[in-house]
Amino acid sequence: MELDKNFQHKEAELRWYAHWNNAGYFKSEPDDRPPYTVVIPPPNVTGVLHMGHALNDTVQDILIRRAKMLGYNTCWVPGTDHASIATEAKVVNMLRERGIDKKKMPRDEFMKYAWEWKEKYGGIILKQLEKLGCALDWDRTSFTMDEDYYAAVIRVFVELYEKGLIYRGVKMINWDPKAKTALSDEEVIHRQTNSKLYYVRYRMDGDKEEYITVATVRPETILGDTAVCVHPADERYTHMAGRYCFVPLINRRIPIIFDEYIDKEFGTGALKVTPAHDINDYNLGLKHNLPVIDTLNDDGTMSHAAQMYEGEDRFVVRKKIVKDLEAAGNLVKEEDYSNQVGFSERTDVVIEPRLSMQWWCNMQDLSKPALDAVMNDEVEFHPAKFKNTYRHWMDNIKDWCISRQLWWGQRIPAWFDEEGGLYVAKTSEEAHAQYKSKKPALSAANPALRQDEDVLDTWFSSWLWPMQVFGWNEQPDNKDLNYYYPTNTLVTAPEIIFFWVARMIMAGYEFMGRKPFDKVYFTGIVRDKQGRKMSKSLGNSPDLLQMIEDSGADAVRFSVMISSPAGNDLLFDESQLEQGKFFCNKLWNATKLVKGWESRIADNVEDAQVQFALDWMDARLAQVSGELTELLKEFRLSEGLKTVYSLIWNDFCSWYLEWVKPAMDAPVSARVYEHTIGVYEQLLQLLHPYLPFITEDIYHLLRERKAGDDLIIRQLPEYTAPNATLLKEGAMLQDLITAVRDTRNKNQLKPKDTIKLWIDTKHHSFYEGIQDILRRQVNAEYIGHTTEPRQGTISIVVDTDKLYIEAAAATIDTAAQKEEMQKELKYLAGFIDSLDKKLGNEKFVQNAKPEVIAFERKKKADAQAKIKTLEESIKLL
RNA sequence: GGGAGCAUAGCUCAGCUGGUUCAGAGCAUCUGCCUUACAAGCAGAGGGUCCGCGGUUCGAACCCGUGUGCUCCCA
Repeated sequence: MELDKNFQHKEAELRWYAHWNNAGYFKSEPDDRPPYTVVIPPPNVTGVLHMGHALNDTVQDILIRRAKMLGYNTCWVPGTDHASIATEAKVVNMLRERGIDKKKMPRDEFMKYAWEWKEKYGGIILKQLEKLGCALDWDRTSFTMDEDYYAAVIRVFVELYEKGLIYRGVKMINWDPKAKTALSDEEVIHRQTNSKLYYVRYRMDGDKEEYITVATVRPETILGDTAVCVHPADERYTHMAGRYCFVPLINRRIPIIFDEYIDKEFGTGALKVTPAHDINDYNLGLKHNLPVIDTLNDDGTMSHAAQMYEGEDRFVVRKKIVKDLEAAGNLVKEEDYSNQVGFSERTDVVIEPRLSMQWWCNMQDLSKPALDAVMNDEVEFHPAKFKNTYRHWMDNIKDWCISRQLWWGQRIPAWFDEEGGLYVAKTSEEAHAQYKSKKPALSAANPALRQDEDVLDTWFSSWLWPMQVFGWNEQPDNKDLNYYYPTNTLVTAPEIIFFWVARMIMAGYEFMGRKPFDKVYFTGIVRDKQGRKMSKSLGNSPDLLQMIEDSGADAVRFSVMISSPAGNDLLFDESQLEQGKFFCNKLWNATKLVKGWESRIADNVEDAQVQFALDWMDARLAQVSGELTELLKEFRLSEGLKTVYSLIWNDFCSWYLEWVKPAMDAPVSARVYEHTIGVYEQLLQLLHPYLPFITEDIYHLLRERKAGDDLIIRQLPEYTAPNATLLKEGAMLQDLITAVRDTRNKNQLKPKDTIKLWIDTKHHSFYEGIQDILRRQVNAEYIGHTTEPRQGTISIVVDTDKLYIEAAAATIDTAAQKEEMQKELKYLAGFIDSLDKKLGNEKFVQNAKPEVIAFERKKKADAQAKIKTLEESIKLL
């Protein structure tokens, strides 16, 4: 069979993904094998696959595929989350484009459109995971708004409410004026921002003209001021005790109050207090009993209460009010100022702190077992450094604002009667029943209840993910949940450690009584060459699907894995993609070479001279396989890939294949051929979790396979411990070859120029075994042994053996040889000096481990032997 | 303001519990090769004050302190 010149990734990817899927290899049902379970961090339905997913999902796929080969019943659950804010924004946009206004639409109708949107676009990202090769159990695909999932969220809300952990209350919240909803603290991103600090004077109430000056970055909030506060020990202001001043422009009379909270050094030491629009001011207001004047509407425009600029946007007003203050003579000065400003994670608009009635979840009790579990490694974090971050957040945990002023999401199961009485229940019927029994008279007269309009935070549903994808709500004691839960490994980005990881652990202990997963593997963040985080807004994320199309999924997987140690950020560089492509090409060419021998298999081929190569390759395979196992256990996936890469490229292709390669058109023995195919299969198997497509493809090219003999499910063999002598001899052979080739190069020998080689050694049996390989690898027409120096040759020393190279085409430069050997001698002398110093040090001999001392002694003996050999050689030059 | 992390070859990074001839990989550079799979390749080579300073130790890229520079998280 003639192979293509190159690996055809597009065709192979489609073919093999369909094959695996149709064969049912991705499916999992509980059985006698141990389970290995991973739940995907559900991507946002509105999203498309980007580099972050490529990294995250490749890691999960590697874990899953490796576990399959180790005999586990693997289950990787796919799904998406409904992303309240983002999806609602998409749907509102879609409606606007159709000329429809959401505000004029009843809730039910909006939801119909929202589902329509979800059905149409919500699955795109999952289809894209197929392109990456992800071995997901598609039959288990879940969505956080599925009917059963919805019910689970409602149940959790009701249960927590009944336990007293969920409550309703007015607090300062983060308001997103674009999405027009409250956000949790985690959804606010603080950024250093260049602002202006305005100094504004307020006229004191009194007969003589007197002012107090405050500094503010948000002058538009002046209209909501209800006090000016100074430090009680600030002598500049002590005379103002008990007095009042006037808010500029609107002349509201407000008190001067005193509080030690004030930083005397900041600005003028006088703080304007706006309880409606700043959390610290709000707390001051509570303490000093100040009125609250809300000067903003929900869309970020000024409210009627502001008395001025009603209906105008807050940032427009900021500019206007500065002018107006200036015109009124109240603006003292303005200066540049850099401060932290909160932005909405989803809409990127500036957050307004705002007093608002919301639903809250008390996290104090929930966090306790979740914190302990991580601190005592019942849930392992990889890398462990994230335990600190986790603990810090958990120690300072605040109540979670879980209500959102949106429609797309789980509607809060709370109903109100006319008097404002509250009924929380799983269903409207139950709520009405409560109402009837609690207030029989009122309910008879006025049976209707009004349900809360708001929905729950998306994370309030996704924190149930590891349990609900296995049907926790319908039947907590079901077969799937019992088998797959707790899941094995959660793979995620450190940025959502609070949003999601922490809350999942809390939910696991609260509702299942058990952790949701054994281990959490935090990947790094994918950055561009300049170190910037890849993001849609920066537009610096390469088009992943285009990359897969152009370079192949395997090359893409290679590129994201080759330099992404756990928890360290990954600077994505095109050169890594190239490395992946080149590697695939290398694999393909090795296949072509080996397959080319198939038609040349013959009986009676003398193959004893390459026996060493076969044995050595087996030993290397066993050795590296062991290393890989250790690396993968510790999640050192990147190191693991490097290790396999080097085994295949260097050991297998550069050494082994060259050692066993038959001469042009010469036959090959069946034994060598079979052995080579067998080794190649095992190499492909080690590599398969990383590069699934090309490995499966080549696996099937190497031999005719029976149905069901696929690499993806092939079980890893047990490797016996490698033979240490063989490994050492292999390294020695490589040293010999490299040394002779180097000498050839330095003496300007062309590859085609042959040489004669004499060896002065004590290790005759070793040379006997490798002589033929050595001869071919250095293009020697003759190899012989000698105990005498050979005249007219180039002499080199490898280990403690002397080699004499005779080459007709070479111009022999004895001086250069001498110089090189002397350089080596000098180095060795220094080396021995340092060893002597060590060995002569009593403390070293007393303290160091015996094997370390023995090793140092051996190093010295080896060096001495080599010096002796070198000295002899120099003498003869 | 509180916390975490990073600094190793021109670039991107490995280097696990301190002890091999340990300073390593890929890319880039240089030399020679269109050699019977692979020029997306082969055979070689060069390249480093392991950020500075101090300490612990028989021994430090690795542990401790400190300085400098950068990144991230939280308030």
